[in-house]
Amino acid sequence: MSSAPLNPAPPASDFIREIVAQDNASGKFAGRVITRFPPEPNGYLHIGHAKSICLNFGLAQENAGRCHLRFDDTNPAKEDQEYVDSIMEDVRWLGFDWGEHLYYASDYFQRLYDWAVLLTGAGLAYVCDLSADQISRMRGSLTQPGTPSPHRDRPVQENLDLLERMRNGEFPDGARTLRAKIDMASPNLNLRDPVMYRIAHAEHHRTGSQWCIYPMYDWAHGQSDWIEGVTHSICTLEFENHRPLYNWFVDNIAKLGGAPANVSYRPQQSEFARLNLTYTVLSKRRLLELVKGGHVNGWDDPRMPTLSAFRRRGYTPEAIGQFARSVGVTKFDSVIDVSRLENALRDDMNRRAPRRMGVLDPLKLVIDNYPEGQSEELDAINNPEDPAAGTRKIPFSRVLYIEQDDFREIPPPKYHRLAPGQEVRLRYAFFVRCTTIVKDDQGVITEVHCTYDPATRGGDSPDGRKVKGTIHWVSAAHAVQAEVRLYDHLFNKQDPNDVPEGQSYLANLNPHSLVVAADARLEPSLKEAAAGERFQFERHGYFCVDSRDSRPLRPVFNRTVSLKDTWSKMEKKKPAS
RNA sequence: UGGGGAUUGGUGUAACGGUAGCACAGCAGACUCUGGAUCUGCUUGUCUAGGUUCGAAUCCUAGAUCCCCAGCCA
Repeated sequence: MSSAPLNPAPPASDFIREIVAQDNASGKFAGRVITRFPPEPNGYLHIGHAKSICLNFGLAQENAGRCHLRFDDTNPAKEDQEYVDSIMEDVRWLGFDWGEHLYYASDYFQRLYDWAVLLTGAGLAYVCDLSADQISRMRGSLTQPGTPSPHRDRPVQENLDLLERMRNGEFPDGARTLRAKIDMASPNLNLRDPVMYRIAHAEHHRTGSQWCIYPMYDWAHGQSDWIEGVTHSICTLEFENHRPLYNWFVDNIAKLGGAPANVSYRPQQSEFARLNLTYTVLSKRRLLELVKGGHVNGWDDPRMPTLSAFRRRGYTPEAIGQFARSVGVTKFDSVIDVSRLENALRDDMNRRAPRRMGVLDPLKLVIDNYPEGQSEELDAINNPEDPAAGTRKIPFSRVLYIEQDDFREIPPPKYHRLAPGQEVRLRYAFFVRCTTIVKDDQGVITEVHCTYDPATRGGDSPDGRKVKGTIHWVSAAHAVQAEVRLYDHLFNKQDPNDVPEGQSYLANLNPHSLVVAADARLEPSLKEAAAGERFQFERHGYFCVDSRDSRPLRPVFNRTVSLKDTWSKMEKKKPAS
């Protein structure tokens, strides 16, 4: 593939970049810009994460700062090393580098515990013996204040003792929690004595059995940012209500003299709207269901919106980055049309992808006046958008394959392709005129016969004769046989979650999201295409060699995205009679 | 219902008291050895009602609608 440089899109400004610029101007963080991307390793990264990754790493790059990769691994029940590995691979694939700044919330377990002791000793946290169910019932409602736990005023010494025993494993899962003592009547439910620690005798993928109490996300997140000196802590809208809690934790720890050394400021959280895409689900829970339920073939099934799936399908990181930048950053909960993403890929690939000819649904074309047993080589341009990509030779002979779609016995109006008596150009080859057709017993066309004009070699007519259509072809004897997988949206509704009461979003699964062209014939140069290599099949779309199922000399291609097809659009609108 | 956010064409996004712009989608046309690419042109918008102002998408007041929060998930 040629390496035509992409114009790096000028990073459009947005409200977060404005905040950073203001902070730089005011000296709020002494000119520092430290961000972080904080995934929980409990699933694969998807296109929505790409938006966050591009924002956080982009901000750091633009401001000569840095961006940390931190795994928020506070819940051992859901997390796994497999996810850690995939997340690092995906972030790198997008082109970002966290350098030495790889962190884990689990690295901070001891410090968090020490801080918990500090707050407890100051009477700002207590051990609560209530069950999850009781806590829930006593939290109150949106309009009713909560009722205090009977253990809320437990003496400090007793709390300290109980906390230590929790940590030492003296109590079973769920028996006790450590809670922050804030305000059971707060209109912000997050401030109604939130749980800081729960007991879970679970094996953690990094700390093993070292701990049997695990910090809640809310108790870990703000301090993790603080410890790392994060200046701008960027997250999604649903955490807006949590900001006062993070600030409460950090401020009180600071007041008690517990601030980390060398950190003189508190991270400032800003919230933006997460990405939503039409015809796509992006919740981790849903994606897990699709995988576990066998609705797709794994996390990297090319129909999935995960980054690993986009990679396998043939998306370039540049296209995804361009898309992520183009959607902007706002607080408005919007839904982006997937065509924007597809468009970003087309844009990128149009400049870079070598062109090839491939017949997905073959129909035999016999050139009656071309000598049997003869063949010749013709020149084809590799990429009309990139002269440096040069040309290649393609073999031509008497028997070819063309696309079923490119022949009609009875052509509809404005059909520019092959039909009885019609003349078309075979791309980079000759003009041919259809003379006769051969049908089998069922009346199915098995062969199309034509004559060619030797004077039009290369595709130009010396007499200036014009032809309406140009179709692609491959030489039957030289073609490589391949499987080509044609992907479409996984769901057939713009909003997959739009289902009648009681029905599952799975009812909106598109049964035609994968159509296999099992007997495609491709030009011979594709025989040795390497896994992951990308091409444009002329008049079809962009394709990528599948890295999982391809075999030597028997490649499998994934269609990344089709070319814009105005003819099929016309036909759909006004079905030909 | 308490609290926190939000609202600009079909979908997104800009305009920071001074001509409502851009992208995608749609429509029409030009060009073309990919019905691709490219290039033209067109349609469609400031949630509502009041107010301030020479002038309001922007400021004020009231209302409407949508999203988030009652996990020992993140």
